Amino acid sequence: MTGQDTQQRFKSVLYDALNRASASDMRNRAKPVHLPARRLIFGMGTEGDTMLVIDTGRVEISITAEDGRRTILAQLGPGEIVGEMALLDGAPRSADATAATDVTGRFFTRADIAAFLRNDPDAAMIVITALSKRLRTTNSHIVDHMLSDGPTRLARLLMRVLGDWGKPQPDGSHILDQGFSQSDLGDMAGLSRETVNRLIRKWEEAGHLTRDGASLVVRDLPALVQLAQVELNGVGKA
Amino acid sequence: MTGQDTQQRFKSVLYDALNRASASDMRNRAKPVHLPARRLIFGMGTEGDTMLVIDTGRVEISITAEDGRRTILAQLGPGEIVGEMALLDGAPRSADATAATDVTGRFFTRADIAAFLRNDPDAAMIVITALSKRLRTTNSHIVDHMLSDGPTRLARLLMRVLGDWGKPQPDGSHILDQGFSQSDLGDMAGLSRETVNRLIRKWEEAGHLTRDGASLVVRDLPALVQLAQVELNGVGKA
DNA sequence: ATTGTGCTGTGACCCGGATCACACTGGGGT
DNA sequence: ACCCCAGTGTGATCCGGGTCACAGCACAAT
Repeated sequence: MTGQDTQQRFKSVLYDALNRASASDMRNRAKPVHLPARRLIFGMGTEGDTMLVIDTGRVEISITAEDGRRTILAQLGPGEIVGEMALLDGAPRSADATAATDVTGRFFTRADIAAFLRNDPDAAMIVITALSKRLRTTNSHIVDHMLSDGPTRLARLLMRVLGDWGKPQPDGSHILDQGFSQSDLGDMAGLSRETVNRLIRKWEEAGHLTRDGASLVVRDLPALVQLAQVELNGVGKA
Repeated sequence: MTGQDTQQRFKSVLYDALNRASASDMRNRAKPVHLPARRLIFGMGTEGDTMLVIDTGRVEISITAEDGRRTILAQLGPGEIVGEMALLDGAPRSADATAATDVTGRFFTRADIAAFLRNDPDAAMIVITALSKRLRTTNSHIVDHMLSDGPTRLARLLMRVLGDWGKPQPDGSHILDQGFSQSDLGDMAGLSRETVNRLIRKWEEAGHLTRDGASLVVRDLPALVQLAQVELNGVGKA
């Protein structure tokens, strides 16, 4: 819960700021783009001083080791920003960014952002707040991995993904139809595909969720919350 | 390597900025403090809008689960900043901060920092860059944990710790005498105390390092670098 | 001298989850 | 209609490293 609404606020606040900026000369600078699904946006280790603001679609941030094992660090959606780190600190790209679906968005360069920061007095504080929040969620991921077991991590991941991409239904269930494969979920949660499979099947048995083709329907959110042992990352405890 | 010099630069750039600021009215605002070893500086979940700039000593950032299992997120030293996240984004403390040794430093409040950002035109960009770098190292930790095994993680940890607190000797060895216990190392690397012990003993057998009481002397750094499989997190490879 | 208290050293055992090796399914492409 | 390929489903096996249960060992406090 904490994770997801942090994420939520991050999205909107920076998005709004950039839209506000767009009212000025930002719009002319921004270069609109359309990226087909599976296209590599930038690769780890390369230089680059651009960032992408996503309008539609989904972008995946990942790192792949030589042996093929892979970690998905984030799945970013509309209103979110891709590649701002290299832009901000000038270091090489620290991960790969790939279009997970067709993506439309706008590219900004370092010069654009410098102008943005100069023109808007609140801009810097907005960026700082956003980065700070992101750092916070990133830290919580580390703790997750160190202190939680597989099922817990997967349950948490599902809740997070659900918060970002799920479609709440009138009957209280949540539909996830963004085409996340079990391998994807595994790469996000730090589990093997097989383990993800077994866990999901088990939860299906237990009636917490059902599936329909590629989409996944969470029917008993409270049960998942339970499995995610929310007490740990939460703030509300001595 | 990447990790440690990033850290290094982070320290200095923000430190310098604050010292520069001190030249103006910051110095009067800053409240100097002395904290005895083992003192809790702030606890996870509490509210707070202050941050501490360390002048001397070492501060440990950690999270402890209900069951007592613990993760050390960072060990911060002179020139580094503690608790800036809560200050910057207003959310509750996301971890515990404890004085690992006697610590002297200066406390700043949100109002101080707001003034700092207003007075110094470059300040915002400095903070942004610093946060960005920190985000980068944090991300690399996640990947470490997901893709590397125990020995590799410990070797990397040692290199990082050595870079931050080690004392290079004329003969090329590096002394680490900051009183890190094997449990501490374990909590940092995500390993049990026992495993850390066995690994260190093995490396001692192998002649990569020796120990003298509480301090640890790395004699064959290249060997450690080897064990750390630096290729992974490095940038310099296709 | 004696009893802590915290760190280190080591064996025995166990278990979560990775890995391997399959079979099965359902679209797309040609 | 066919193959292909990406994803899914499941058992068998293996192993890194956690946990448990000790035994030393140094140094502080009384």
